[in-house]
Amino acid sequence: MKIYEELQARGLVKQVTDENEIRELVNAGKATFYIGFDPTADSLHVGHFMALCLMKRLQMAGNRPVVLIGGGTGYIGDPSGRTDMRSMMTPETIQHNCDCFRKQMERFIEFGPDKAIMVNNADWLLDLNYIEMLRDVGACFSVNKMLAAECYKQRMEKGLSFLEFNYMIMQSYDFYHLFQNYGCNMQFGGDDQWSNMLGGTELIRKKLGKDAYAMTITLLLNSEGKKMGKTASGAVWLDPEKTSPYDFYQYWRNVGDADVLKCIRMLTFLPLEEIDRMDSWEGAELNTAKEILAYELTKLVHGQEEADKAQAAARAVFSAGGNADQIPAVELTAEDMTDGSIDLLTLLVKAGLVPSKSEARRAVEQGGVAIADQKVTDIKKTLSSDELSAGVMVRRGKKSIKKVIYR
RNA sequence: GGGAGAGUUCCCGAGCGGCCAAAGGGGGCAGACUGUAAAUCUGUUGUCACUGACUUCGGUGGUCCGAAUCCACCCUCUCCCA
Repeated sequence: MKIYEELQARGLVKQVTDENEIRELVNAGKATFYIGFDPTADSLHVGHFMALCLMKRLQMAGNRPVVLIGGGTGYIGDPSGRTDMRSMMTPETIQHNCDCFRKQMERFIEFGPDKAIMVNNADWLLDLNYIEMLRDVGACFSVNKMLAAECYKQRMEKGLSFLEFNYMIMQSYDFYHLFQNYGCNMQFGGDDQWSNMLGGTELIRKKLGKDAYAMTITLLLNSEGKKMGKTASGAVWLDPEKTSPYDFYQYWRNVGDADVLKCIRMLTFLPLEEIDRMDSWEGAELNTAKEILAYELTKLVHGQEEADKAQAAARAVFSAGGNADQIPAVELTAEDMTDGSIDLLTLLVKAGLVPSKSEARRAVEQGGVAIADQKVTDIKKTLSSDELSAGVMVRRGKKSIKKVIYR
């Protein structure tokens, strides 16, 4: 099976400008393609992960990836799919974020001569001259047409600033620039980028009379139609400092039944035949699929060792016989103790199991806290440093557990 | 530039000068049921020294015994006219 067919089989292909041309180009390994990343945070998150996987797959098939960091467009902010205006970032923040992105990407994609390259659109966008730009590029865009684009339509209700309105033009210009300077003939992106991407292919056609292609990948939505990779406390990050490998593992371990296979198909590198076999799994059997999904993704992002640890910890928490050593530990010192002991509520807060003492109180009152598998209902309970010196398992709810040790 | 209106807790959205830590919904958390799923039911959802105190209703001042609620100014946003 060739790469294009594989992408289709994995359900990644959403929209294409010219299916036959793209199939031929990609399957022959002749594409130089780019994907843009907006440096809006200092770490990539799960949403970016799909794009990284796609790049890797295409690179393995002989195509050449161009990672475009939106250092320049970051000054503007993409209005697509947003209902509010993105806050503007300082040049320092943008630069910092770009650096962080690069570090994380190097784990996935091979950079180097004839391999992948990374470019920053600040390098060409920031020097543009307004009048020249209007003459050169502005003439090629029809406002009527732009306003008809889906991504702007929503914003027409709420208000769209001229600044944001220009995002499509910037992105189109990027493609045009990459086409000319790097021979970049394809652009990939999320489904929400479609109109911006078309802007680029049209600009190239109008300016140069040549064809360039664009393809969008299906955004990973859960069965409720929400973007995946978001939790109540924010995005699921690839940076282990921001989302621990264990939490990362747990995120995937807990996806809904309806979404497991889709995720495995779209995100892992498991052979399709293997995935097809899982297709027939039902009910509790899907639990195994979730474990596979969580393990595979954790391995991809954090490496085998971390994946093993996360899995061992998860098994220890949820089923007997796992390796309890891998459960995240919290160390307390003499400073945390009062008269050689610590009260339960403070302990829960210090262990990071609850954000405040009020919540700690509630959790205990509602029977959600257990120490060493014994449910605790007394909010006045204290634990002495002796009791804690050997390490005690403190559980809050079903899914949060920490080992607390006094040192 | 002229006119009208809006800003409430994680989100949406009620809110009579005291009975407002603020209805209702969503979301979150906990419990029951389960498969670390979904659905359902129950409880809970500002903080702390938790039968009490403290800090919240865009911002700053003011009126009042008392302000989310009234007044002034400011900021932000939306709508109509230009």
